[in-house]
Amino acid sequence: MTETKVDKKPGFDHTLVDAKWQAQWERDQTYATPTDRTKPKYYILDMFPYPSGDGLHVGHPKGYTATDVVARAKRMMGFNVLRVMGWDSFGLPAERRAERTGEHPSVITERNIGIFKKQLQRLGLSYDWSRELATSDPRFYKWTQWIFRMMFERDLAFRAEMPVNFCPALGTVLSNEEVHEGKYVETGDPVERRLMHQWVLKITQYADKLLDDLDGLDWPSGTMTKQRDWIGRSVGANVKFGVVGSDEKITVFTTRPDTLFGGTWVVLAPEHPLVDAITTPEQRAAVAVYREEVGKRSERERTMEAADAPKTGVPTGAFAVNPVNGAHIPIWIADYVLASYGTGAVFACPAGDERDHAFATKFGLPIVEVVTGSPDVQKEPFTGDGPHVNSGFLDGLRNEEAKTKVIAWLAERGLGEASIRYKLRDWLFSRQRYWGEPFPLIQRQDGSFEAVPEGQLPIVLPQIDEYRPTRDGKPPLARAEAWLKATDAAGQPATRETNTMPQWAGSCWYYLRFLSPQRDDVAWDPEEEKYWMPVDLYVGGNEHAVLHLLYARFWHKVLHDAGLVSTKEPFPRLFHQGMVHKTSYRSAAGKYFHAHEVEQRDGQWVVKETGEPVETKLDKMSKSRYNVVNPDDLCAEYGADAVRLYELFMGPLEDGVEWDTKGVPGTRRFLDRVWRLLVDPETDALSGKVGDLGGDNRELERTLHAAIKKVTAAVADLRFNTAISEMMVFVNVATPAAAIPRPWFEAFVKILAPFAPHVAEEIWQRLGHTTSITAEPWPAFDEAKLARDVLHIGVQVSGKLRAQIEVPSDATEQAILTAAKAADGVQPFLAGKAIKREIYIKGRLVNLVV
RNA sequence: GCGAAUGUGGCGGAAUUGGUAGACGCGCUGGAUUCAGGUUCCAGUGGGUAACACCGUGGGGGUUCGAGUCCCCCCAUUCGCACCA
Repeated sequence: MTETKVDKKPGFDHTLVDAKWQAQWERDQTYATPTDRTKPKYYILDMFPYPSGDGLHVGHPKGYTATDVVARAKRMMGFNVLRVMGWDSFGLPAERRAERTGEHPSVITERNIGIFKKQLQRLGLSYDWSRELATSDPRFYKWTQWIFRMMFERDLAFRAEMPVNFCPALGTVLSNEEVHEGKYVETGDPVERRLMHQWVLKITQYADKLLDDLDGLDWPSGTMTKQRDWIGRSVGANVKFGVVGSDEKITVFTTRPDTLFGGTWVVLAPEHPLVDAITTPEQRAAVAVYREEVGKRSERERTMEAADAPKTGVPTGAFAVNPVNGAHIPIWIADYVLASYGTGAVFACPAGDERDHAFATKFGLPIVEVVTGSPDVQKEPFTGDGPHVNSGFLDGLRNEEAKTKVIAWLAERGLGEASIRYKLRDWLFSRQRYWGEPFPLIQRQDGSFEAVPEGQLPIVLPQIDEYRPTRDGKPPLARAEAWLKATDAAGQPATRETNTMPQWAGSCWYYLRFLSPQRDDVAWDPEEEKYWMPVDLYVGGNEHAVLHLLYARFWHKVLHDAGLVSTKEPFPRLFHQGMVHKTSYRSAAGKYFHAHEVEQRDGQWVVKETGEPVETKLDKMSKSRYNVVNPDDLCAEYGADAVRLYELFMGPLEDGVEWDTKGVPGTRRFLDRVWRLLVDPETDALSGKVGDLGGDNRELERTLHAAIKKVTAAVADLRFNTAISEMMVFVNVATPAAAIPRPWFEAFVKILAPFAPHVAEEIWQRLGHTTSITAEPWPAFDEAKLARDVLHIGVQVSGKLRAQIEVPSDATEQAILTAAKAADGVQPFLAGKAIKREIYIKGRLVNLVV
């Protein structure tokens, strides 16, 4: 913006005020973390960002501003606040840029961090920057390696050859959590299954704790549900089916052992190891054809088709023996049974399972009702609870009793036992990338691995000339020939592990490093951990509902078992801020356009220059979509405080919104109105309106206390939009007032300060104070001051509003009813009718029923 | 297909949880200040009407003196999950 400043200033000069106070806070170390231990603590944490080359857009500060308001208010409320920021700075984008430009990823990362940090500081966020950290800093990842080493020593990390998700475009494997519908969730690149040697963390060992400990958390319920579903605990039984004419046994896993009497066939996954052994000669050809068909279709295709796909399968020709009734039932193979879950084999009870029912219908297999409750199990399966029938010793029992009884019955005979299964798989923890933490491991000559001694940490990333995998498919670190050479504990030559850790590693524990970021002798100080942990409020996007939040909980529980942290859970309270969207404009060819390049003609959006139609979509903000709004520009034009206020004023914090820059002048106007209550814009001197007079303005006092109450509650509940409204109401009442008592105005400035710290400091100073408003105690509200002198009562006749009356707040019910009946708008509707009922809702309305 | 959430003026959103729908802001209209634009201030702003009436919280039913709020049935949008036995 080059336009000249208007001569008459309507309010304060944000350029001067923002710079002045940001400099002063830095000089005074206003936001340094307190070291005394006399006050209660409050650890408030933002999910730290990956410092991308795009820089910050207005979506980022939404959550950061919210936590900043809470942090500032909590300081004023007498808490020691830990408020910190860091960088999740290992990751793919920097590495890919390095591949293109040859620049080292650390250089790229450092530059991006500089940009991000400057942008955050421009907003006046009250971070203790002396605790800044970056996961790609050796001083940090030394301890990531240290924790991994501990996990390795505790047998929680192992190397295995297993089918893994391999992404050819990235040249690396990925975890289950990073793959959705056969694609990498970040980039959409296709992923395939490959058998590879990889490092795995035993997260499944913690499945129960990760599930059970969700119960005490104050988290969004949707996120807890996602974690529960991801862990996917199923309680059931393993049941052994004999094979007719063979010694082989087929073990199936089922959650419904009570329906065993309705089991009319058995299905093996096509990959099941017993298939070859049991298939009869007549069926061999058909089975071979089917298995080949299935093998051709990728995992992705198989999962994409999902539940409503038509069922396929072929019989093996062999028969199984149903253990509960000795019935001989056919054994099929079908791809709706997954080799990777349970035992890779199921028994089918079509009367009680939709998939089995669909299969039975398609292949004409028998359906036997075992649980009563459905009108016709031949047509519809019944999955609910009910008395059992056709079930021998289970007849008459309901589901749960039947399950217990049949499991006991099977166990007595060695035919089965209770079993619990999880959907959660162990965490594939190695990546074939350069820009990540090297594993603190060396491989001995015999192929086994040992951890490097603690004293040798960190294992620093070597410099290499190219960041791609080697020609023979080894990870990039294999290029560092000198670095590879190591010596094992026995003094023999050994080789360093060349995989690196996934990006999630650093974020699994960064919240602990913030406690003692300067210490190089420990990961964190145990005394600091005892004081500050757990994180009292954790705020970030819900895109991490499973990945980061599950991984971090897992590491935390491992650390807890190792006696290194004092709490079972790291984040007892979690809040997701909603995403900020912006319309994007894309042509049929896939090219994006800036908003100023398009216009609407006859209801159709087109490119101004060419008239080419474009598709509009409410989209994530990103540079590649040309829909980014930069907070720096807004701060320059309206000041940081107006931007902060608007971020929170847009709507509820948890909701997604479309960014609309037109709203920012509104919050700026509000701040100017606050400013003018104190300062005469003509002279820049105090206007004298704030002073000793005006104490008889009950309405002004009431709105002040209403605002204090609302803002105080907002800090607890993270509901800022209505709190800002309430402050606006105060200013709307104060503006026409002839005088404002100084204590009232000061209380107001204090509750405004967390939202608009720069202008609040400036006002505070002009009020004659010499210390920062950030150290002022939080004002209290008086419930008695919230009462109105005059009540406005709505008067309804038979439920329809007809009039409004004003009565003194101490009026009796009798007096109010009399006034209501006499009210102008009411009379015509009462004329000639008898009042059947009179309802009075205290202080709100009267309803006269005729 | 299953599950969850959401649906209120031209727009973002309020509504003390069954009690005066539309707080606050944006936008818009009119007026004052101003040479003018901008700024600021005042008034207005759900639809409708000259004014009433009347109609209004996605649609349709219901409970109630009274429903945005509770119940039932639809519709739409968004987000998850997707053969997990």
